[in-house]
Amino acid sequence: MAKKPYYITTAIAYTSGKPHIGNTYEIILADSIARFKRQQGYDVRFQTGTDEHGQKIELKAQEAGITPKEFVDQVSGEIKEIWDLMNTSYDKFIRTTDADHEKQVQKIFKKLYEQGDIYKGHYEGLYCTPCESFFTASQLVDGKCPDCGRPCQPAKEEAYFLKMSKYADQLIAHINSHPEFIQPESRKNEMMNNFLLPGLQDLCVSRTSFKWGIPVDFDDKHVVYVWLDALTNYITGLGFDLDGNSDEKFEKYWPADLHLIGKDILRFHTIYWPIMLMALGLPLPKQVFGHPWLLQGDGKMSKSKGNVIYADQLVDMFGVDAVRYFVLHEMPFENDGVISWELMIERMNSDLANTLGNLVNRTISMSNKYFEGVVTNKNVQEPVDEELKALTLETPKKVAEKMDRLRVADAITEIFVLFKRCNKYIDETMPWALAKEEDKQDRLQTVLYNLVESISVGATLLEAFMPDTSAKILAQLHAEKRELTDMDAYGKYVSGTKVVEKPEILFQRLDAKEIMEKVAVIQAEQKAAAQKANGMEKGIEIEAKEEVTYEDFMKMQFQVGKIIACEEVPKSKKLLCSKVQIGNEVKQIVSGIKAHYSAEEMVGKRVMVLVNLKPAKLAGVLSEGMILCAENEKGELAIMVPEPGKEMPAGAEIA
RNA sequence: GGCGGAAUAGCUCAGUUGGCUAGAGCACACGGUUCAUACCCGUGGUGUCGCUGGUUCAAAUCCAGUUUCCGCUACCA
Repeated sequence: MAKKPYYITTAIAYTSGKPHIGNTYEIILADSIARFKRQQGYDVRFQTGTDEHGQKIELKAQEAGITPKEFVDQVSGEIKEIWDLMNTSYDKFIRTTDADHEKQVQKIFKKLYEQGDIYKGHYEGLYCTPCESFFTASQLVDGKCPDCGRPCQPAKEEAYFLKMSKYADQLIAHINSHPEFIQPESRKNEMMNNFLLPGLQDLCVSRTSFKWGIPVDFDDKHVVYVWLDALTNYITGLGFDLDGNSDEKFEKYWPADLHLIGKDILRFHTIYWPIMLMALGLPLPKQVFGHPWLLQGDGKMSKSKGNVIYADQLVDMFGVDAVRYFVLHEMPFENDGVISWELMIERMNSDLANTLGNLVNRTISMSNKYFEGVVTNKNVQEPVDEELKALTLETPKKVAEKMDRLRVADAITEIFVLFKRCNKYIDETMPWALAKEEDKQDRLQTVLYNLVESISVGATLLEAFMPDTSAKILAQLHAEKRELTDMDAYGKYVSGTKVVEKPEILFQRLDAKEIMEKVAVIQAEQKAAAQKANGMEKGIEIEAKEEVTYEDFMKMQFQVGKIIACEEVPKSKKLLCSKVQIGNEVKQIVSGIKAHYSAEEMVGKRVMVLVNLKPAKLAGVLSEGMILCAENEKGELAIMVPEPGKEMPAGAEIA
């Protein structure tokens, strides 16, 4: 019987920079689904890739002094390396700069134009270059881009638009009759209420303001704008051809079973993409899942904070499968998940090292200790075994059920429930006690057999999520490769098999303190690099004071003062006493600056003064204000003066 | 402003259509055990289930109001 096809895709990653762990989550999630479907016997095609056009990339390349193509070659390569590092089993890595993709996009654009679904109009508004977005005047915040806060330029651009209204009703009907189409379901309402029901605006599908894109072949001022270019990767990657010469892969795998994407681009995948497909007369994907985000525990990830976590750093610290476990396990279905170093260390130690690693280790050790590693089913069963057996048989079904509903985190949890049950079983049966009794040897063999059988099942189920670990466990047990369908009965582990002599440690326990010290180093490096990139110098940090209100601030009066006389305060080590002209008055101010300034050099300086500070006596001398100074790490002082060249009169207010 | 969601143990979260003394994992404490990676197993919670009312024999669950947070979205200074 021919295997059923299953086509799963991730969004293609934008090649503007190295992806962090939040962006790497998606490919790992997709991989676990793809692997599980393969295990279930589907003929899986798993596609990912990179989205490589756009003005932002054009600019970045320019900054780097290389061509856009050189730039995207590099970044796309980096992304692919990370995907490979994470051991993801994609079948196709598409790039939107691939020649066959570009050719099809041009054909599609032309066809939609010819059939009237694309028309020429123009776009008017304020344009933010880095965001590549138009805004209306009212959308701007303080006259600046609402997304990035940078200035926008007025711009008018001729552009092609894709008509949305024509297919809107058809799409609404489809969404209503296919409740599984948009996942999670709460997102369906957002799409309906915000876009479909109020009426769709036509989508801009071309740009003239930059060149780095696929040219519109019948109008070379224009390049195809992002969505028509990016979304079509799902069919061009299968060898789709508009003229009917599509590859057999397209016939076999389209429509896709699942587009796995971030929740931020759900609108494009559930509205614009289906409408494009309708316009092309192609069937719609069966399901689109907008997954939540993986966030950093201590606030949003940002390079300047130094808290961006990259997959390769995590792999260095924990290993590939541990990282896969973290991201899959911490990600709930609907809400954003949180990841932090502390949390990962906790999971590593308690779930991976203690529960799983130690279980495999102790089981293999006992087999060797008591029976030279030979695991035999003597079939001396006791009632206590029933619960373990039942759970072992149930777990594959539970995992499959969770996976069907894309509850990947829950699926993994089910497997770990089984491992925990195995640990409990050891305590219940106490193999070390059985070992001491001559007549219990067969029972002991049976207990160990049951353990190995249950662990084999758990390890097999783990394959989709932690492929290396799964393989390692099965190898140590010398278990035969088994299919998911071979789990319908208990006891398929081949009796009489000899397990490995020395168990290998699967996950090493980590010392939280040690790891956090390493993390601090990484974060400091990252922060320094970000500052350098932003043209910042190495700054010093001081403890933040409580926030003050504008009124608090306005209570203080700052003015420019001119020092007309200055002398040392007798018997004091640090103090200078200055006569300062402020307006038409003279105040006497004592300052602790003798170590840095002499009385003579103070005379004639214009300084900034806090004028209404309550007078106080310092070393017996009255001081009626404060001269403002800056202080560095070494405690060296510099008097704050108005900008040289702009002579401010004594008394000028500072605010 | 509109639509939607969330608020439950120190932390992360489960709690199906109202019905058990409100649960799990982690952390913490104590006990047991020794095959094992100082591991595993067991026991331990006076949590106003955001707040206030209401419906009901019965409300974490339903209704109304309210506060805070979040998502999507629109717009006005």
